[in-house]
Amino acid sequence: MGKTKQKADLSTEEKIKEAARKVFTQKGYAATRTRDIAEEAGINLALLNYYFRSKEKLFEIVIMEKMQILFGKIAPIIMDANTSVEEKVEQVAEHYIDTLLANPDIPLFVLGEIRNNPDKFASLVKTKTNLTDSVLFKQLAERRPDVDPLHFILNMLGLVIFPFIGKPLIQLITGIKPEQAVTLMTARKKLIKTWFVAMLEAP
Amino acid sequence: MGKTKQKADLSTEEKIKEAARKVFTQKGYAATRTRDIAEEAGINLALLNYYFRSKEKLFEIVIMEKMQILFGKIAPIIMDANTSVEEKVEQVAEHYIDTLLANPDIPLFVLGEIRNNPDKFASLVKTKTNLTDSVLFKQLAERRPDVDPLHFILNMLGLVIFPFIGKPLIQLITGIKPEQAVTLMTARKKLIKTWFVAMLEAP
DNA sequence: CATAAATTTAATCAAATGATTAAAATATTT
DNA sequence: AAATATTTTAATCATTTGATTAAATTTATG
Repeated sequence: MGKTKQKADLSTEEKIKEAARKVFTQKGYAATRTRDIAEEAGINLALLNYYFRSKEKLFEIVIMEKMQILFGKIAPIIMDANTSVEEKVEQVAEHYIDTLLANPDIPLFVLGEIRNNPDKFASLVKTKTNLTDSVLFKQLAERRPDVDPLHFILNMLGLVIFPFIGKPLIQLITGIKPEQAVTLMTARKKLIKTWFVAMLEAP
Repeated sequence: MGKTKQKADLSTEEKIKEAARKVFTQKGYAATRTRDIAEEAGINLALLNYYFRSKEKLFEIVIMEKMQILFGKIAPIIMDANTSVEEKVEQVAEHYIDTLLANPDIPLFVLGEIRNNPDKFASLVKTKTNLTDSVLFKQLAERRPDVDPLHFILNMLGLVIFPFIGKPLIQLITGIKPEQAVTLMTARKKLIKTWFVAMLEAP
C-alpha cells in the first residue's frame, strides 16, 4: 500500500473525485454518504478513505473547484478597465451561461453550502474582490447616479443565474424538456445584453 | 399522557413547529437534527416525538407551509384575466418582495429540497397551475411574439427572487448590512416594474 | 386537595454512517 | 517469475441520530 505510484493513481483518484463532484453537487454535503460516492465511482469505501482521508477533505476539494468555476469566471470581467458596461454584460452572459450549461447544478450547490456554513466561506470569499470596488460598479454609478449600482449587479446575476437555480422547479411547472432548456439558455446569451441595456436606460 | 387537552397543547405544538420552521429552512432537511429543533423550541426530544411522530412528518408540515407561501402568492396574480402585464408584474414585485422580506430563507430552502427530492414534489406541483397555460404567458406571447414568453417569466422571477437566494453570497462580497439589504429590496419593489417594461419593449 | 394531563428526565434501542484494519486477491513493474 | 503496488473483501469500531420507553415531576383542572 501507499501511493508512491504516479500514473495509474490519477485514474482512480480522478474517478473518485468525479463521483464526488456529481454526488455532492446533486445532493449537498449533508445528504451525501461516502458510500454513495464510492458506489458512483465504482470502487469500495475503503479505497475512498485510502485516497482522501475523509468526507470533509474530499468535499473541500470539490467545493473549491466549484467556487472557482462560479467566481473565477466573473471576477476578471467586471474588473476590466478597458471594456464598457455593455461589453462586460455581454461577456458575463456569454461565458457564464456556457459555463452553467456545462455545470447547471453549481449555483444551487454553492449557495446552499454557503448558507449552511457562512463562517467557513467568509474568509475565502472576503479576501477576494470587494464587489463595490469593481470597475463595473463604478461604471454603473456613473451611468445611473440615481440608482444603487448593486441593483444592476443583482439584475445581471439574476438574469444569468436564476434560470439555473430555478431549473428543478421550472421543469416541474412547465414540463420543459432538457433539450428545450438548453436552447432557451443559449438564446438568453444574446438577449441578456439587450435587456440589461434597456433596464439601464429605463426612465 | 395523551393530548386530549386542547388549549395549552397548541402553545407547545406551535413552539415546536416554529422551531422546526427556523431550523429546517436554515439548514435544510438532511443537515437538521431533531435535537436541534427540540433545543430551539426549548423542549426535550421526547416531547417532539410525542407531538409529531417523526422528523419526516414534522418536515412535511413545514415544507408544505413554505411552498404555499412561495407559490400561493403568485398563482392567482398570473392567472388574473383582468389585469395587464404591467399590473401583474407590479403585483408580483410588491407582494412577493414583502413576503420574501419576511421569509428570506424560503426560496433557497424550497428549491434545495426540490433538487434533493424531485420525485417527491413532482406530484404536488404538477397538479397546480401549468405555467404555460397562465394568462400572463399568453399576454406575453401576444406582446412579444418574437420572444419565448418563458424568458420574461424567468426575468421577472429572477429579478424578484434571486437577490434573496444570493443573499448569503452578496453579504459576503459586499459587506452589506441587513438593514441596508431591506432598504435595497424595498426600493426594488417599484423598480422592477419599470425594468420589466423596458425589457419587454427592448429592440 | 385529588385527579388527570402535560412535561421532563434519563436511559436505552436500533439503524445509519464515517472511518479503520488486516488479510487476500489482482494488477503492474522490473 | 519475483517483487512491488493497488484494490477488494469483510469484518469491525465509534459516533451520531432518530426514536422509544418508563418512571418521576410539574402543571392544570375539577
